[in-house]
Amino acid sequence: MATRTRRPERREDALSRTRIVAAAVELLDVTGEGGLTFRALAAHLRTGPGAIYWHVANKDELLTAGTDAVLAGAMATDVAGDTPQDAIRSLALGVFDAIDAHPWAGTQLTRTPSQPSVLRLFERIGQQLRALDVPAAAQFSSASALLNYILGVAGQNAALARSQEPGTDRAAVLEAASANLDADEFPFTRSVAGQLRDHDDREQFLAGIDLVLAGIAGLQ
Amino acid sequence: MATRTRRPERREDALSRTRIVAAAVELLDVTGEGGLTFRALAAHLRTGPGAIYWHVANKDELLTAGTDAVLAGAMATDVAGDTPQDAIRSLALGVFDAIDAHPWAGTQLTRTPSQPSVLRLFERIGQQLRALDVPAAAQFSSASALLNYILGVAGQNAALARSQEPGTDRAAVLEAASANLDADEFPFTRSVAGQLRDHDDREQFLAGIDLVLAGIAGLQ
DNA sequence: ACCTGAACACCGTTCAAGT
DNA sequence: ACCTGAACACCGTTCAAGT
Repeated sequence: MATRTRRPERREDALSRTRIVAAAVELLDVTGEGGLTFRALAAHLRTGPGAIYWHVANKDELLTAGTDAVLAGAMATDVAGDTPQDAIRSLALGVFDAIDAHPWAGTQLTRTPSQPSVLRLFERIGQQLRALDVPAAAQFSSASALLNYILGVAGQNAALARSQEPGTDRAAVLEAASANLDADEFPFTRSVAGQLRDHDDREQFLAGIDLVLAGIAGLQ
Repeated sequence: MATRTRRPERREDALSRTRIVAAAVELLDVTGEGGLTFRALAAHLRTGPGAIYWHVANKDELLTAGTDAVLAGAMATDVAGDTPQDAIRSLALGVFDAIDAHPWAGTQLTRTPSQPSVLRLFERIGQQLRALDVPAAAQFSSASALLNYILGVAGQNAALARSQEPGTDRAAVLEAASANLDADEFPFTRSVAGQLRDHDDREQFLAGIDLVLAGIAGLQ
């Protein structure tokens, strides 16, 4: 009879950091930011809350790891054949789409300083700016500007998702809200509200990226 | 004897929405985002937690009102004599400084959709873009881009403040962190980390605004 | 009308005890 | 080494009872 490995058989339902994080992401996606509690997560994993703490330090680590898992795809985007601008656009869109699918990750992205996914995004943006021959002295602030814009959108999308039932027509809600604004105090907002009807969040997001890229191009 | 007004004498320590919000701001400034609890606030106001609920619906309303109070100054900035670009710069700097002094407000700004201060900021930016003769079709996305950039910075500053003792040298901490990064995976971040030493957050923030403004100018 | 403070229904986290 | 689940120290919010 062949010798069996000494390592204990891995039961299907054995706990592990990976399984815990995956379950947390699932819970967050289904129940929203408020739905992730150690009790609910433990119930989902058919164990007690204490068991989770053997694999994960605390709730913040859970959220950080979940956000990282969700952004891994966007961060791995292959941009080898693209122009630097297109590479930045597709990185940014990858992040946008990931947040769109998992709005709670947008909150976490803007909440935790040096969230690993943010650092990796900054790095990837910076590499493209080098390829663009952005002057060395302007590389840092240019990468920061792009990053901050992306994080700002991520945060706003997360806030909007938090306040509305999934599947709500955001534009319609925003448009209705702006119709109630005082015309004297909010002339611009009201004048622009009509554009919400047939506006595409994703295109709008890209238009902002392009504005920053145009500014960067102007640096020579 | 002159008739006294029927309105009861306003005791110095009578509760009111204004006093509650002011106390909340004070508590947030001193103890940070985690320090605002209804019990602590009630103790500060020498009353019970229930009393606060007579004047304020819930914690979120308290945070929204506090953020609004803190940003009122920045929003009221007089920009009458400025060029549109300078007006946008000074509005943005006003927000930056307010968040710098009250980092918890940066979190709230990015957390609540249609936080009133955000709406007013969007409006004021938009009015300047009109003055700049930005094409009508581009006004909305241009104002959004500026707003999102500002909110992104606000969020990051709040996150950084949350993670550090007040008064910590942020640049030094970031620089130390980046020195620990793998050189092969983070060449850009490491190359740029040196600039952190003598970089000014405020200038860096403005550089980003200028990048977007340059992009907007390029729209014709 | 406004305030009081105990009570309710939760949290995140810890830890003795088990296997 | 890993899991269990009761217990601790909090929360936000409600509400009967007071003035």
